[in-house]
Amino acid sequence: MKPAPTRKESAPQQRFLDGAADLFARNGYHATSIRDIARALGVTPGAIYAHFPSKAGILLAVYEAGVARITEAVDHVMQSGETPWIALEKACHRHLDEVLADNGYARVVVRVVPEDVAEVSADLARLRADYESRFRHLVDALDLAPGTNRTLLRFTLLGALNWSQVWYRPGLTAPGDIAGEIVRNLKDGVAVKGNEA
Amino acid sequence: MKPAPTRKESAPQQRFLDGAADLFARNGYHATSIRDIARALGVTPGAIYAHFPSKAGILLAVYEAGVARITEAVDHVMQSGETPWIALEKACHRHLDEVLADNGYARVVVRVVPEDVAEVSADLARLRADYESRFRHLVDALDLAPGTNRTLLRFTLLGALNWSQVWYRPGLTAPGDIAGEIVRNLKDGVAVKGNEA
DNA sequence: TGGGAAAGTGAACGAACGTTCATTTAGAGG
DNA sequence: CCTCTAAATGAACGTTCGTTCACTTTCCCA
Repeated sequence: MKPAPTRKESAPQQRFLDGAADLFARNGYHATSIRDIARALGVTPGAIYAHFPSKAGILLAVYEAGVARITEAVDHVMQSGETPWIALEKACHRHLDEVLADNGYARVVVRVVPEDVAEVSADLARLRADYESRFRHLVDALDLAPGTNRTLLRFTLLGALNWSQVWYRPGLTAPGDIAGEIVRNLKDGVAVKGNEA
Repeated sequence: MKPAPTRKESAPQQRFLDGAADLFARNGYHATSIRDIARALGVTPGAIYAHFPSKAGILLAVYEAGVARITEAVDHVMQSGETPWIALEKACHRHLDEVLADNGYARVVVRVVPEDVAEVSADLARLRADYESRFRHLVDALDLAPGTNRTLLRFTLLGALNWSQVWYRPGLTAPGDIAGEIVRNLKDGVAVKGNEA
């Protein structure tokens, strides 16, 4: 049988993960100490080690949850049978919603690059590749002008979307509108139309 | 008279800055210790404090040098009287050359966000704004389709360019070609042409 | 030849780091 | 009621951190 999540309804481990994700997202991995996380949760540092094996282990758990959130949101769009451009736009919309969300999970995935934490860098890289592969498929399905470098297009898109974490402040344009305009700009171009080819 | 940089020809302070820039770029600010920097230079930690007031002071000096490099390269393009689109493309080319250069200066500017280091965050933010203002002017000079959000276009461009630091590996397409294609994609769009407006 | 500033040493400081562990707390089930 | 277990404590460990400082080395210039 399973360990049975009775007691309340689910492990308090979730609360620890939420707090760690928030701090990792706001201050970065190396600038966040175990004591910082414990303090934010009103708990002593030792309590954390009842649920996680190490600081890097916490990051890995946050990363897994973050990638799960993003891929889940994007996958939901991909199997809805839209046209390639509509699918891409909706996926970017969802991606940006996650990256700019209050909770830190997706923000950590964007902010902490795998090489930053040697102990789990291979795992983090695998998780990243997992979620970026969705965008590879989305871009591959597009009907593009001949000679377009699809790999570069994918990186352009991800870069433009993820960079929003640096400048975006709540109250500005909604994430969905931003994603839509980025995709539209890349699809149709921003130059004045009329006198070309 | 000036303090006269006799002795050799220039301060060894430069060597310290180079080493610090390299480590900050590769490992990040918080993951780099003063002892790491000293070891990379074959020197004891104390030696560093003969030239810099603190670890944050080193970062600030690296940041200043990094922003100086980028702005210098971009400014050189801006006063050459090209058409707005050519000017933007050349500026992006130079920007990417710096961001992907072997030396760590520009990489630090892209990687370390001002809020990461509270003691100098105001200075770092000012330096960043300084260099981003060049791109504001470059984008403002463009002839764009009506309704285009120029601020978002600027962030899209900077995000796409700066994200290259995450995925670029030497030996792939040259930085200049990457910058050129990113700008062209945003200018003309990547969709197949023919059946619109 | 000798004085002096710049450059670097090496040891030490207090603080903060990740982590461990014997012990206490608290709630659910037989 | 009493036990069993998960959860958390709180003190401690060894290490590393940023930083200081009295002292030595180096070498230009008068």
